Amino acid sequence: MESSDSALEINQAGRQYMPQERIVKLEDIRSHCQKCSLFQLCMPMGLGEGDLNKLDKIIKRRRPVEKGEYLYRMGDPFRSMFAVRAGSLKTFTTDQEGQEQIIGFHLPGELLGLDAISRGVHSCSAKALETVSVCEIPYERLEALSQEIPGLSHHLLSLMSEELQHEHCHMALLARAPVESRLASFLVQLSERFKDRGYSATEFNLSMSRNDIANLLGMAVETISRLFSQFQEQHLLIVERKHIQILDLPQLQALSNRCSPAEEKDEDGTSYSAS
Amino acid sequence: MESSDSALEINQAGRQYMPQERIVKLEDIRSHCQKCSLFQLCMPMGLGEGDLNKLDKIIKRRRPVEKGEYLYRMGDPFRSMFAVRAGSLKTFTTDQEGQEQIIGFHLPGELLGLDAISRGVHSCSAKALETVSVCEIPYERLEALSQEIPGLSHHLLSLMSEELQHEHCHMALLARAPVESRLASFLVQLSERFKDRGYSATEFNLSMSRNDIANLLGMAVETISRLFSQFQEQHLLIVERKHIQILDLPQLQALSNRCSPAEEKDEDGTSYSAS
DNA sequence: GCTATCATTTGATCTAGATCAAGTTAAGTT
DNA sequence: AACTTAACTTGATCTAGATCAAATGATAGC
Repeated sequence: MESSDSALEINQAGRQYMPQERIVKLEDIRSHCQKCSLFQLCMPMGLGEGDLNKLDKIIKRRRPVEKGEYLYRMGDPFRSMFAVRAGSLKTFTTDQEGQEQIIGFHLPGELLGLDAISRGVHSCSAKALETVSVCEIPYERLEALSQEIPGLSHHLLSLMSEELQHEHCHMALLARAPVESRLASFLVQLSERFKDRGYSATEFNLSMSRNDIANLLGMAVETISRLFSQFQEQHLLIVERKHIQILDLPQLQALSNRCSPAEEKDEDGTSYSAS
Repeated sequence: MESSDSALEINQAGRQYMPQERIVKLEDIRSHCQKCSLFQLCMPMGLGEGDLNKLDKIIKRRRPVEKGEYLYRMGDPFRSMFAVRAGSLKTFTTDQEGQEQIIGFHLPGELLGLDAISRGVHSCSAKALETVSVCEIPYERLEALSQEIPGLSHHLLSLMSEELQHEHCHMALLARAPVESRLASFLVQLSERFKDRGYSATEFNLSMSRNDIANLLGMAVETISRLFSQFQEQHLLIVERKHIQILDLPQLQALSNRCSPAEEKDEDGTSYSAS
């Protein structure tokens, strides 16, 4: 068994940035972003050296957010966006009855907080699922910078557009899919995200509780439990507490029956590449 | 009974812009946006005369889209955004089995297509629920323009951010709310949107079918039907086919038990005003 | 106006998944 | 190590809402 949550693979990612290792030479500090292995995920826009430095200058480092602590709360004034460097978080809204609805889980390289722009107030809360290290990006300065760096505001729009698309899929899942498809879809997506980050697509640890998964997928905890057992019986995966090993990814993908475009058969494909 | 769909209030809005009335003097054409009653909804950013003209120049008029026709289809290359001028549309994704999942309905003054930015391809289809008139805004030119008009790209981000927030609410609805709350919420939102457009908040026509409503809310058509009957019996509203008259909006609001912020009790309120 | 087709309503059943109720395991805590 | 507490699993029931099946009302084409 793992010694603790900090053994999660997603935590190992940003270790080079953990505070105790921040005693480095000034020149190194200046190019934080440049050296960040996650940079291609959070700002993949082909910036020149100069632009990179400008961006780097406005980014604030922060002390890590401990498990269970909030990065921000629904209703807090919106000042900054955040990029996850290590660890993971959940974002959720809370209704009048205090019921929380989880919006999503967030892994290293992902940007948080864009949904707060229109109201100037965070519209959901972000809570650490394990110790989390983030870059803070003051929104005012980012917006100013986007006047200087062409492509930056397009990138932000593009990020939000992706988020929108993802939520459309999630809506379809909640509205129509049977429970097996929902969990399968959740696992397949996680798998893809880990893969994108250079980790195993078939073996990982869940940083969120069964309760959180159930909440995200609009079902009861008991159902999640039963499904994990069922999937295991069907030899789709092996689950032991937080640890997941996927045995039959194709079958899970088939189950997840994704709502995404029925992908037209036009093979030029170019239009599908990231902008 | 109304004579036809074209009697829908939302259609009456843009009548001054219908093609047969476009034989106007050149000076008038130049300030289309300026005269558009919906401008405050689609671009509420306090533009100067000059900026307004720049914006106006890139906007293309289009022949109306007839009921049942597509404005764009999932997978189409993304070239333009669209602003609804009159009529209404639905947007939806289609999964491998050809099942459609409705993302939303769109009324005059609303912008469509922003979710296509990241992939350069429309991620959902937009189909007219009745005869629809739109402004087409070529995205490339809009993006170029946003270099010249400060605030434009912020406005776009803000729009997407709103969309994101709305979808968070919708997710909570789909994941947790009982069917009565879902329909109540849908009606309350529609009511608010009509009100924002200067129409009655308590009496309107639905341009979408029961099937479409059911699909959006993740339930069966029969359930929608039963709920309308039930609401009528409870004297919450009077429904006759497409026509809705809301009798007890507060009660519907109570039912809809919105997922939105548990609105902290800080009465300065300023932070909640639109940016 | 007449007929075919489609949308809507209403009623009768059926079931997927929730809820309720114990256990079990894990991970702290003293 | 013994005790708490919380997370998870498993089984038994129950129910909200789906599905099935007509009947009815509207709309469109002829």
